[in-house]
Amino acid sequence: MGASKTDHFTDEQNALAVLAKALGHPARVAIMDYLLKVDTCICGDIVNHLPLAQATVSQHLKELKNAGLIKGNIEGTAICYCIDETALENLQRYFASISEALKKKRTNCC
Amino acid sequence: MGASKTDHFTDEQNALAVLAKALGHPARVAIMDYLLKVDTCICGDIVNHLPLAQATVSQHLKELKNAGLIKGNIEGTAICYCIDETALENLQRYFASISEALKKKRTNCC
DNA sequence: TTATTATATCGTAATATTGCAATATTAAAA
DNA sequence: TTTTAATATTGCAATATTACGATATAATAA
Repeated sequence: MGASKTDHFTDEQNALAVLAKALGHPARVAIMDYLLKVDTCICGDIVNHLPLAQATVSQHLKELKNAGLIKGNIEGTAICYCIDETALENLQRYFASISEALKKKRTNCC
Repeated sequence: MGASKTDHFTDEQNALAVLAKALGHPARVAIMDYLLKVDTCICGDIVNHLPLAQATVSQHLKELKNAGLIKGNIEGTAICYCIDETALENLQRYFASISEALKKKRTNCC
């Protein structure tokens, strides 16, 4: 087959996988970095900023949006994309809690 | 084509994408969760714990290892896998710094 | 209305991922 | 040495991702 059986995992596991997968491509990480750096969350500039065709960037933006990492607002002809803070807070909390758990552990068998 | 042009992005962006991609599958998130929960980082238990064939789990473990998220030690016939704390600290730092940056921003145009 | 501009979608080719059965490997146990 | 147990690798089918040119859409400008 080759399809992943998402129904065998917990909602939390699936949710994290969705976010991580969306960040699992350097172009999408670059888009996030760019949105974070730019003051006005300008839009089509992203295309000029990346070494990819407009169609490809649009596709990456769509995936980030589907994953909930960014949101977009229509502004005339342009569209204003920016980071969805909720998703990033979730990621931050997840890794913070893992780091906490690791510090408490110290089983250190490897 | 379809190949990603990793050379067009920064080392940091590529490094994060590698880690995120490895976590971009619920089975691999479940493996991480399991390794975190279990005291002794026992090994083939992972196979019993997941709804996937042994070969598939082995493949997922390989990917987590290649990404640097886990390490493995040979222990007789078995292999002891456990979380690589360095990678998780990097992830934690990355998302913590993004959250910080977002708090300072408050441009809130979307 | 007719450009023009910004973005999205479609179609398609190349490649990567996922999953598993079968088989190989490797180390301890008999 | 032979068996057994644990894990890895191979081969392969199904599916997903990535990328881009071409085209569609939608809103402003002329």
